[in-house]
Amino acid sequence: MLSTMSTPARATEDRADPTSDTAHRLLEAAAEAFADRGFHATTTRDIASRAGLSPAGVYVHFSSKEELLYQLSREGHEAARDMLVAASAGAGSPTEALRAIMGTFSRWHAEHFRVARIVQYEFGNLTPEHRDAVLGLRKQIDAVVRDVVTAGVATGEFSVDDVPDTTLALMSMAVDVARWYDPEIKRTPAAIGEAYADLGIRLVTAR
Amino acid sequence: MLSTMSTPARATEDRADPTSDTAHRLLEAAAEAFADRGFHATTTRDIASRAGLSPAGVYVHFSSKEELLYQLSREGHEAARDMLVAASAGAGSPTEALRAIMGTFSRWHAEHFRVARIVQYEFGNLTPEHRDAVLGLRKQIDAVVRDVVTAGVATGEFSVDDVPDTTLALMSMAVDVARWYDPEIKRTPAAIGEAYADLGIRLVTAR
DNA sequence: GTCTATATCATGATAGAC
DNA sequence: GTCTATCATGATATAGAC
Repeated sequence: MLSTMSTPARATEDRADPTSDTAHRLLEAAAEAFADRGFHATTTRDIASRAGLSPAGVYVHFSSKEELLYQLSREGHEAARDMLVAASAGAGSPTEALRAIMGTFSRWHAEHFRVARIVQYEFGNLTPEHRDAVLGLRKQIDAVVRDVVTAGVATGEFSVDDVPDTTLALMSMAVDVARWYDPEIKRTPAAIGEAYADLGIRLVTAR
Repeated sequence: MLSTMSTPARATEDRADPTSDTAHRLLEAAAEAFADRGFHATTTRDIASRAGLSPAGVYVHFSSKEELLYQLSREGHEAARDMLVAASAGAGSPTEALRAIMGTFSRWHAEHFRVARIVQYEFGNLTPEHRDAVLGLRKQIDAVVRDVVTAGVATGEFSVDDVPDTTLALMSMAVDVARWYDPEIKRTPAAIGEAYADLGIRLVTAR
């Protein structure tokens, strides 16, 4: 988010870089590598070469391999949370909100399946401090969904046996998209989102 | 399954070992380590010491660390498949079958969450040959569930938008149990199984 | 079948020139 | 800020005694 602005603005370059340049390339390289092979199977040499740097070049921008993981995990969690908050806030009813949440969340897990895998499966490779920070974001994400389910039960739109358990099952469906999604398949992220919005409604509706 | 019988039967020992002895201890040690820390983060030294062996002792029983992973992954997939086949075969209707399948499958992912994590998340660390072998088992597992959903649609008990997509979502809920389950939590595997049997029925039932 | 000892190599990270 | 060179460590796997 905050650009370091260590280089002067380039009038001749019309493509703006979202974060300061090579650091951003390194994050993208690390995201690909971590998602494809896992944190521990990824070497700093691999990350460096994918970003076009020497092995030592990484450490100018990040103090460790775990620091790269943390940045990706934190940004990924924040993006997911912000999307869910927006989806929930823009809805006129719990039913609409749940459809928006499930559609958005599952679509995100398909479109950004690399970051999503890091978010979901590499949590345990963070340092204890970083784990704590991310845990706070996870609680926020859970709360957004749980509040919608609670609201729907209150209005009578939903009927569930247990709110926290149902919330977890809803998130499980969306989260698991990142495990099986493959960009080669025919289903588009948008279609997945629509299907999971329907499935989410079914889960909170007794026949 | 097949005991090597390299040691004579011990009349004084009343506890029978399912597989030949230390090999079994090594598999259990590897299962714990792989599930807790992941395949690549686990060292052969770690596995050996958990099994009470020296680092070299592993290689008498398994030719490589990946061989341990393959044994665990294959046995885990086979166990899951056999359970689903039995659950499906013992049911009198698609509704009963789906309840049995979802209850069994999600309960298994809780009770055996260590093996389940290896099954679900370490697939990519198998050699290409072993991946192919396991892929065959995965297709069998998918077919069991898909057939039940198809049968339920045929009898009119179920109403789904798309059979393969719904099958996948059903499995996602159960599979994801292995990700969040923690033996410390209050919910028992049996309670999880019951809850997910209900949720599975909701997914195939339109209001 | 298990051990001690070790070969061989890759890893994360650093030093210091440019 | 990037490089080349390298350190220190720890990895998988093997050799050979017992």
